[in-house]
Amino acid sequence: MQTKAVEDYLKAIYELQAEGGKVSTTSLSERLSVAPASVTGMAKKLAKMKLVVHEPYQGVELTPAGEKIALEVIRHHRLVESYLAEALGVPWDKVHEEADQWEHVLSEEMEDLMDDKLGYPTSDPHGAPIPARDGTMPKADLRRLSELEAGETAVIAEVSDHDAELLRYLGELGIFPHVEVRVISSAPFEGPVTIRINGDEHALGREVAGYILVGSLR
Amino acid sequence: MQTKAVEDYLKAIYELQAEGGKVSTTSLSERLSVAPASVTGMAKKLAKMKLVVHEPYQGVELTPAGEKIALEVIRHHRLVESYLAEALGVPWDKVHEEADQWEHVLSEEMEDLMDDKLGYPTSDPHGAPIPARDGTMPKADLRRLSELEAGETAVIAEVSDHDAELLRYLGELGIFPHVEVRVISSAPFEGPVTIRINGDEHALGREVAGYILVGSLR
DNA sequence: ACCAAAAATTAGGCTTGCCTAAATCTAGAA
DNA sequence: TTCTAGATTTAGGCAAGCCTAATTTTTGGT
Ligand SMILES: [Mn+2]
Ligand SMILES: [Mn+2]
Ligand SMILES: [Mn+2]
Ligand SMILES: [Mn+2]
Repeated sequence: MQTKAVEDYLKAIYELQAEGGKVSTTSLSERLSVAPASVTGMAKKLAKMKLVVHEPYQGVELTPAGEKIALEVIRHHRLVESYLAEALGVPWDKVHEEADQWEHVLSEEMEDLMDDKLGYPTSDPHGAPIPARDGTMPKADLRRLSELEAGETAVIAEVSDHDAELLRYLGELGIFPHVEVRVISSAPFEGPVTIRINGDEHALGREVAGYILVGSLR
Repeated sequence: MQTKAVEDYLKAIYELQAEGGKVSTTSLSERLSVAPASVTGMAKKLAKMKLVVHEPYQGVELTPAGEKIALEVIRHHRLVESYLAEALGVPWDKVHEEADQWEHVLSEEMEDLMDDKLGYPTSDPHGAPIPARDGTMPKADLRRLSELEAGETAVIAEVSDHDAELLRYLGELGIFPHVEVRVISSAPFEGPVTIRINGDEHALGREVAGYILVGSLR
């Protein structure tokens, strides 16, 4: 059994890797709110444990063993988020913080019981895919809402859960997974994206729109 | 926010205190599976934090502040046990181990949600009282089953949850809180206690009978 | 009252993870 | 190609908790 710190590092490395290749010391340092020197220390330790490959000055990359653990932690996290939302009615902007703690103490038995109770969900309340029990991660083909052209219609697939306040705001606008959106206009020079959702129009900042992933209709 | 270790020590001190006055270094050392020297170290630390009074060579005693924290942890533990049993169908011999981990990560919000969902229970699956939100611990007047005379009838109130195997055994016999028992005979010289429960008779070792607390009928 | 065994504390160390400050490496601009 | 700013690592430390071995205190039996 790994420590909470090891699990958090592996999870962060997995997520950063998914957002683009090699993972730098700085990016991990920021993600985990820890000094860069601390990251170097842990990188060496994880390398010795064969959970990452650490090329000094060049970043880290998960080994298959490291990825396996990362996916287990992420599965715990997202199942817990789903369970809290579904069974206890916790609003979607509060589940992440709680799951960040529970993910480390959830036993495999409780994991299975929650999974059963929920009917084997494949995505969490923010639309993020839940890794399967065998460690398979469903991979969807999604675009950022910020990249759509005016006139395009799509379905919200996933919303970044890193910022609770943002989730609360988007929730008020009715921006949830499975909801249909139409881009009315997309201003140039990194300007706002105007969307129509549930019959209402809203203008979103370009950055915010980038946190929303969408899939094709149907 | 206290560390997990501090919470575990305070909880253990509370429980040992409830079983009889001053708490020795050795008793804590055994309860927590930690070397006596480690207990002394923590005792000094807790004393500095004003959570216990530590009289060197004489043991420790909770201060009101320490007791408050202990009761919060115990409330978390017992609510989680109740929730797991009720909502996820976890058998009573498995809930304790899980709750021992969850108790440290449960937020006050989740505590309240579970409490609501359960309908404000006053005792856990083993019959142990759940401290109220205000820190009040219901105190019942109970006797050990091992102390009853032949011919007496009583109601099971509480079963020690320290040994999962024992719980499984007692469960098979139908020994649960709220069930009626009658003592058929109580052998002398620390001999077995024979009881009738649900129409069946069973002989229990004296020590086992001591782990079962009973209350008066009605 | 004494003395030995048991209980508790002190002394010294170890691991995990974190930090700051100093050194070193890398990469992009000139 | 050089140089410097930024990224990274190294060096040295600290706090929490745990351990074993040595020492001190308490206590119960004689
Ligand atoms: Mn975490
Ligand atoms: Mn999520
Ligand atoms: Mn615990
Ligand atoms: Mn219990």
